[in-house]
Amino acid sequence: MTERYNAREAEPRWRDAWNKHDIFRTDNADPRPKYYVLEMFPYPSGRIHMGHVRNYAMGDVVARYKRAKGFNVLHPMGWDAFGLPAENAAMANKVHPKGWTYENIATMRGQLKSMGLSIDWSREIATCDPSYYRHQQKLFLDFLKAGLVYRKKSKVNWDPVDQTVLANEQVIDGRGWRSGAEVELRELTQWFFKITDFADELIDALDGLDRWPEKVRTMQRNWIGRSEGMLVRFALESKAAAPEFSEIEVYTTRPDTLFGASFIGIAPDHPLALEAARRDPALAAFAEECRKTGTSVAAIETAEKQGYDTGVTVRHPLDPSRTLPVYVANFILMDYGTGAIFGCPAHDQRDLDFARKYDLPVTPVVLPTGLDVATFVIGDTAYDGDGTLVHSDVLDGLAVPEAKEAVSGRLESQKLGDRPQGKRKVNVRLRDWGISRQRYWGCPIPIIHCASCGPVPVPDDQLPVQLPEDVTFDRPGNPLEHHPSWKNVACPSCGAPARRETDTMDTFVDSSWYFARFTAPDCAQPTDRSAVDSWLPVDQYIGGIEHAVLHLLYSRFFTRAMKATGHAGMSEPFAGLFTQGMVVHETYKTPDGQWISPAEIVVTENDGRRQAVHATSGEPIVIGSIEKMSKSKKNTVDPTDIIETYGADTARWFMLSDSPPERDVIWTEAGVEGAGRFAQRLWRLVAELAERLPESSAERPTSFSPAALDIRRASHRSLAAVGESIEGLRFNVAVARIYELVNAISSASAQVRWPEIAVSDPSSAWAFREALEILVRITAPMMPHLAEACWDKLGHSSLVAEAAWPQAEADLLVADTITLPVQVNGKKRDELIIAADADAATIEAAALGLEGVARSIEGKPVRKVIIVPQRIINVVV
RNA sequence: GCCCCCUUGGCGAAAUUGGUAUACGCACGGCACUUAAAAUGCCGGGCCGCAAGGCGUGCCGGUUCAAGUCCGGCAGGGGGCACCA
Repeated sequence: MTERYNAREAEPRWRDAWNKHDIFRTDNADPRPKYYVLEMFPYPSGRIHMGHVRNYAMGDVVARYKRAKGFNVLHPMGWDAFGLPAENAAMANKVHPKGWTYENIATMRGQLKSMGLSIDWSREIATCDPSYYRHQQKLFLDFLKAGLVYRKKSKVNWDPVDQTVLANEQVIDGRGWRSGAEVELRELTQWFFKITDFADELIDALDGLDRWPEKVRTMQRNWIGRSEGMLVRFALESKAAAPEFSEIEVYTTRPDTLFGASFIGIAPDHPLALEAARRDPALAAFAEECRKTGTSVAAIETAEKQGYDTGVTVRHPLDPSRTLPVYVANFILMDYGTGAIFGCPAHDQRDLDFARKYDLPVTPVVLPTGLDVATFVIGDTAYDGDGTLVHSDVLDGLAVPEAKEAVSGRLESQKLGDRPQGKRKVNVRLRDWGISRQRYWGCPIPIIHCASCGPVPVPDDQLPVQLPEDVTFDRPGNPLEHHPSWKNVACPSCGAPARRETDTMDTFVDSSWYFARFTAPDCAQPTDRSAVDSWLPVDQYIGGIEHAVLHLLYSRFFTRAMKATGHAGMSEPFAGLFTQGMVVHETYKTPDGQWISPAEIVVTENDGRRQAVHATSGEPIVIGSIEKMSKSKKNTVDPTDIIETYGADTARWFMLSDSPPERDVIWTEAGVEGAGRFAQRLWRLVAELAERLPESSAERPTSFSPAALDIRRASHRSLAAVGESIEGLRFNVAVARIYELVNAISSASAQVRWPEIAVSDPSSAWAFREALEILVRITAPMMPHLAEACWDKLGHSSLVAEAAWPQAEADLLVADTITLPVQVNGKKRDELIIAADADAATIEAAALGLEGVARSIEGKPVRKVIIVPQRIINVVV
């Protein structure tokens, strides 16, 4: 009787064996082809959660598989260690952010190690370490030199809870991405990265990222928001209200509808509006009112279109006999286009709403195909579809694209003053990335502000600008502002007393290049060009979808900026991206509505009805919906508890089984237990057969018995299928194929008379051993510790983690006789067992001779027989 | 409002990309082993029907010798963007 596999005792031993031989250390000089697999590094919040287990289990399968396939694999780990939670902890618990962070790192590193990940820990980095962020400061300064960083005063998103500025990407539905607080607009001077310089490239290169999910590419495309249109200048006609202006420039994507224009709309902050407001107190009051309207979703949806007639009029560029009034309107954004539009009410809903309110003309100029000009009228809904131009002078009869072209051409050749009146222009929605954060626990921006020299870069030899450790968190705001001495320094340029920049960088900067730093983590420069150029792009990046337009867009920008400043040679950081699903769990509530943890309750099932009670008090518990694991809903399961109870392999196996990796996986007790049972079953199968099999020294037989061939076909098919599944990141399918192989070996073994088989059919014995070796080898990426124990049991003195992936033998992947389903008129009626290489005529004759086929043909003439080789036969009558 | 994705047994899902629908697992039922339990092993199962057979991948229609897979429409669920001119 084989003893149960004791994961708790065995797993640490195998990890020691890996460590002793240092087998996961990666050498940059290794000549084998490279493979860089990376999972998004964790924020050191305290303890790892199941989402981490899933993420890192997937990455580890790929890393171990690629290693077995002969690649030089880079699989590093680090810590996204700056950020607000450390400061919040400092305030709440009177600890220092640094101490808090490093303690968390120590805990989480231990937890990750207990998972048995094949990580090169010698490359570990923490972004809060000066040895990392000094290079980030260097990059910042090089970007500044290259014109990719600038400083400007602008309206920014202010998070009143976190007391800091947020980038546009970090505002979700008008609320801070972390705090959930409604964001306010404030005017501040901020540092910006010129991500818009790369807007075209960032959008165009998405087409080449064919190993990224289409969904993420679409999201980035929409976020960058490119639109092709034109700038059109309108000459002022009646300009008493704004005498300093002679024209207004608008942006439009519909130059074709220019004849339908009935007003000009400008933003309340448009220079012309500001000028007019100086002369008109009522307009000033109106503009002020517009600014007060919130930017939240609710505010925007309920806000009515409002305008104020400035009294200014402009001349229509294509019809000099017409003038248009200029309105200040609350729905025009100053920071998109030129902050001015021409309103064409018939073909834009917003303009229509506005025109109806202020009684402006509504002239349809695009007629939907099939309708009559005489009867086509616009009611409450603008028409924004295609059609034929009407009421448009020379454009009449043209289709929309032709009309666009005609107007563009004409306005480009028509002069207003000495310049063309119109200009084609591609606009993007993307804004530059504001990175200044008014927080302590982040990378200091290496700038010194001097009264006479302005902002001066910190000289290279003074880097890093280190965070002072003696800071206090007893009042709100940025501790760096309150520090008694840190910010007072001499100007590096003139030596006069000056002041350090006290803002720190957005923590998304830290994660925008860590993947490059991993390639040479000890380099004295930010990157080692030969290392970064040979390792990047990351071959397979794995992480959550929540970073689709945050981290993943910033990193694409950063890589380009690094290329522009000579720190890297490529544009794209991640060649392959995989976004995994979440780990979700049932929620539970006490009768008085309090969330309660699954650890505190017992769930029973009777006749399909599940009931929950409190584990100690026995009071009934309400079973709620299935939600993402979160502390607030208390539906978390601690990975360490699971690893201690079942072992890391079982936790990993369960995370990889059943659910496709891109979908959410439901964590259930029953599921883990099932995974644990499989681990025991695999161990038992290998251990028992290993004892029955003769010594492994036997030579490969020159011929195989039919029984041996059956076993070999099963194992080689599984070998091929598991390899393909892992390559396609279809871990659930790989798991299913392994189950099949275990089932096949078990049932084959049950039909064998042990130990006579070794003598009566040595080729079968050999095939059994081969099958076990394949089984253990293909299971090793998922359950690495157990696989080592099995490998050992099979008599190996080496580690399976270092064993090569076997090559599946092609002739074992095809059978010599096959079973073909035979359909009559598309319905399956019989099966034909026939030689795999039989020719079509033989197959047809044999199929028509089948009893089930003859019965359903009922003597009717056969019209056609379709034979799909190796697949199916369809008889048409 | 615009864009995208998903829908297959009691449940998680698979289906060589147009070729035997439901592999594999979970849960369930039966049996064996056991004093008993646990553990383990074996057997079972889409639905209707005694059977022959019929019907079955959210719903309606189409293309095809053949549709879970392709096309058109609809419903339900999820996600992204959103006063972006």
